[in-house]
Amino acid sequence: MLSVRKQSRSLLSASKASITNPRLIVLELLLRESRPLTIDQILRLARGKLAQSTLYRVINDLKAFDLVTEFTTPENTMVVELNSAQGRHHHHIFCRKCGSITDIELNPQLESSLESEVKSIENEYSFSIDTHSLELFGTCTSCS
Amino acid sequence: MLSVRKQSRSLLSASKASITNPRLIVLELLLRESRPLTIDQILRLARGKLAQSTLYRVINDLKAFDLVTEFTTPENTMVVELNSAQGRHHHHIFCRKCGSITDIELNPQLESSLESEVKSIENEYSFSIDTHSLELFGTCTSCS
DNA sequence: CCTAAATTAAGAATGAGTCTCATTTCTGTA
DNA sequence: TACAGAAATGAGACTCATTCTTAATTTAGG
Repeated sequence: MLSVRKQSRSLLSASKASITNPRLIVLELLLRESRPLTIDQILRLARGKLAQSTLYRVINDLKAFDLVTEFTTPENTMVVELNSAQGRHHHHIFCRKCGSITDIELNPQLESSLESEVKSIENEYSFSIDTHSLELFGTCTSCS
Repeated sequence: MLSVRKQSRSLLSASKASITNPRLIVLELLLRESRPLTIDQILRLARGKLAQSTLYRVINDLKAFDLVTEFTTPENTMVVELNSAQGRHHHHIFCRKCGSITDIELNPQLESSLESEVKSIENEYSFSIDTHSLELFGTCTSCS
């Protein structure tokens, strides 16, 4: 198995992006943790090796290279998630108490009826729709 | 047909809430426009008759009385929507260009399979889920 | 290893939303 | 209708996440 460091390097070079330490740090953390991370979590995990303003910029760069996706929690803080090669379409559950975020996949049948419904909504409401996202809110076991 | 002013008054008194001008202004706007409104839209429509800080507080009050629901756009600005008496469970489409928000209802069959999927996700992921929201993103006709 | 171009770090600036508190408006009672 | 106490308001100070600016550092190609 490739080290996370090497994986991170190849992700960047595959995107023709220059290879810099802050970018590697962020990618390595996301690879190592393999879950969506908030700004705070990344800063804490990076233990001061990363300036906050740099982190925000790096996230935007990585988004532009299509290496990560950004979204926001119900409490409006930014979350970053790696676009892994096998990254399938998925959705999120947010724990209202501890703020943890969990990826979920819908059963494929439901996902495809959802997609055809989206198509018919495009017609009915004259909208051209490019993404949809289903968010679930609740409480995780450790919090309840 | 009741005037929006009278409707607003009875909404407040039915909630045993005191009847004040800022609350009436917000309810009347929501009734008149009958669509979700952002903070900015409300302030603009109120033409300076409403202090910004008051608006935020009034929204929280109306939420507590269960008269409105609050959510946020993809750009993270607050949106308020009236909980009309016949207010059914619904979802939203956001126009990426002009920021307009449109209510949509899923076909009931899909909505109920969605709900049973949510139940099975509760088990699979050991989460207790209290709400779900489906958001669609795209471009409305007038913007494309 | 050198140099131009890209990137970074630190802190200043921005802006949505919250808070404070002196003033105003409500509401129930007389 | 008038009054007193309670509740709500408005203006601006404040917070805090995110963005911007700029000088200094790092990267990448030759």
